Amino acid sequence: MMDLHDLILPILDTHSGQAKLVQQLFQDIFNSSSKVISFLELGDNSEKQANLIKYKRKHGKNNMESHILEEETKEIGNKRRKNAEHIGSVVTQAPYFDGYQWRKYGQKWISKAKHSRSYYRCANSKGQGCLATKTVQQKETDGSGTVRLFDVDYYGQHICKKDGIIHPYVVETTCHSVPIVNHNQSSISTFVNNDVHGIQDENYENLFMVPDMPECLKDLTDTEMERALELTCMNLPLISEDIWA
DNA sequence: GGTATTTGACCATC
DNA sequence: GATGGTCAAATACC
Repeated sequence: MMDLHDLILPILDTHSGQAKLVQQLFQDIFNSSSKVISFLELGDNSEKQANLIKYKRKHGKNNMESHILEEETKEIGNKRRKNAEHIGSVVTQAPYFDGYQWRKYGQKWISKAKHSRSYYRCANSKGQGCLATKTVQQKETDGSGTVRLFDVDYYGQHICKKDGIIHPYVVETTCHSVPIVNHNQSSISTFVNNDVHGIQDENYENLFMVPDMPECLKDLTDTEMERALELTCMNLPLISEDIWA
């Protein structure tokens, strides 16, 4: 914005009303941006601060430190999960293909949810002691039923050795501390060679089928599909790259 | 027979 | 007591 400001202002007549208007608009933009940035950096602590002020008035300054400690302890105590921190959430069409191998260790029907929630831990949990887990739950659709979306929550950092994480069909993400790699930047051969075990739940059939996949590809066997993808990697014009979008 | 998944039980938290 | 996360025996698959 500063660069744009420096480019535009010299062009205008400094004594004209237009220049003053542009100057004012830039000032407004700068002010708004500063507010947004500081809000994002500090978070909205207004409620917490208001509670602390109330407590200070009621109990005096000397008891403030113990009160703050108590409040922080409460927040930590709210964590229901025993082991790991929440790493991030992803909404995706392919919840099982994220570049890691997972082993299912539980499934539950969650109250008020149409679909069950599945619990996975990293397949390297035994071999390498990796404590990463994730939960997968199908989102409730709008009724059209054309695209199935899944909420995937990740807990705990991977400490096992593995190539970069890939999220090929991510629709939206929140609070990610792990980088999301644009699937266009990852090779399709990586896509094929990731040995993600199959899912037995009937709800997950056709999980890796792209909604608008060309008819000519839908009847291919796994081996034929893999061959087709290999040919694509060799730059043969069999499959257009954009079908994976 | 080895490995992965399913599922009821158990436990922690609310 | 309800809910959600994990465990572990039973089962299925290769």
